[in-house]
Amino acid sequence: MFEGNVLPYSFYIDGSVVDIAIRLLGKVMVTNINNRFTLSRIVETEAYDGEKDKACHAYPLRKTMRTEVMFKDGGRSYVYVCYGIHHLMNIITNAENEPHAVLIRAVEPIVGLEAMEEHKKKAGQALLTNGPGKLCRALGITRKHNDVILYDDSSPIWIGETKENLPFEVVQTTRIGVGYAEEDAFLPWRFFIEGNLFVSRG
DNA sequence: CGAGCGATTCGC
DNA sequence: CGAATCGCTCGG
Repeated sequence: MFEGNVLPYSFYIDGSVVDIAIRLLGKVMVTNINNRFTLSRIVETEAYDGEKDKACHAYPLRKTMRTEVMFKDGGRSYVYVCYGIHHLMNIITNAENEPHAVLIRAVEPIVGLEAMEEHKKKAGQALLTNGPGKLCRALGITRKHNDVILYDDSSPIWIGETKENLPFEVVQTTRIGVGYAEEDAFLPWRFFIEGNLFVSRG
């Protein structure tokens, strides 16, 4: 289907959640949902740290029904509903009982744009995936896809890397929509590919 | 139980 | 700039 391979379990375990958020840029997300195949490039991420980051749902190591998946070991999805309307997709990182996550804020469609439009029920061209809620809608990701294993290419969602890796510069800024996090709202934990047209407006 | 609040998006 | 809209958390 495409030249590339699934990222191994260790990709999600080694290094800090901030490191992994940066390394996820340029990787590809593959979905096979509702019999629709999509392939897209991750172009924008944010890191969340449940131990020391007030913006994280699991801060301070707060384990609830919703955050339970974050306490499992890395390489899984964490999907939750925001504002009662939008689904947001995260990638859990690091070891068990280290509730860290990377929010996928934007992707660049490569394969399956028609499927994305069908999922979204609205032909919006290039603006289908330039936001965390919009990309979940476009790919068909919902709460049902919480705790999906991402290092298995038979999963409905998995992450891989392609052979040809185009070079890019990483831009680092503060995160979007976390004003409630007091001083942690200023942590520079948002990353995106410089100049990419699919980055969210933020 | 129920009040309060969003890791957003879209339209006016 | 404000509404939409409901799952989740926490307090009573």
